[in-house]
Amino acid sequence: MQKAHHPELGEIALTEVMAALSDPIRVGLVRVLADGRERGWGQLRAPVAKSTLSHHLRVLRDAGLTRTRQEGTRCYVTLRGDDLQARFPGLLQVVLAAIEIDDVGSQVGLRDDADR
Amino acid sequence: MQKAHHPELGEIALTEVMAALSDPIRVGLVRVLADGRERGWGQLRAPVAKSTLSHHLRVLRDAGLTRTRQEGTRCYVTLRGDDLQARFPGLLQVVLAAIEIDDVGSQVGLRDDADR
DNA sequence: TTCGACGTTCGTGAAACGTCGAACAAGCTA
DNA sequence: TAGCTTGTTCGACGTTTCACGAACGTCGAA
Repeated sequence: MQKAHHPELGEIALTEVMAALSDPIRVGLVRVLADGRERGWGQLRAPVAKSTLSHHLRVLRDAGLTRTRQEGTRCYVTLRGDDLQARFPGLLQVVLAAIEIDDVGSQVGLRDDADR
Repeated sequence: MQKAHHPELGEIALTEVMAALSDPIRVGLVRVLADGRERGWGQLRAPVAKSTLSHHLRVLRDAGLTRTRQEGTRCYVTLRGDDLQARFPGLLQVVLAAIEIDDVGSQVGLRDDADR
């Protein structure tokens, strides 16, 4: 496949981050990744077609919220927690707390083999 | 004019708040209102037509970010700082800080008579 | 080499968004 | 009353977003 452009730290734009977090599916993905562990594409369970999931993961990546790593034909995704913290201090934590308060994105989860 | 529906505290949805903050003009409006003071419609200066400004103010209101008060034929708008704090603790402060860091919405300002 | 699994990209359509100007409604002011 | 000001609503337009299935490219396994 190819490039998978990730924005630099300084290129992360607030409005794009907000836009990325304005969709329940994407919020759910962030929620699942909140523990900081890297997850394989296949572990993610969301009520959309795989092309749509790919789209959402791209939006998150383009906004700078996640980092995608490729290994063979598989993809692994992580939250860019440290980068986010460096760019917009406190934002991620507060948003994660708000996600729990509002219970958004609960439709997204992990496959049963939630181990590693 | 009419109703101007404001959501209750518990009705404020995270994804809508995020969506409201995904546009530079609206972020600029929030920035201008960040000091907590009530502002008259006429004090706001933004590079869009008045119908567009009206639209943006409605989005902010519908998302629960601002409160609009009518007095005669004029409108006054305030940030719902306390409500936001009660619903999603810390969110507003962190977002306001992020707005400054990214310098979003600087195209929005106040008329020269910034007094009161 | 053939096959299957994996994820991206493409093509498409429906819906939502941002923008504008024009028309409208409601309240002041002359 | 007539006119002005203020802000909302409406319709139109083009862009973007979200969703899907299908096709494609890449890799590991048989």
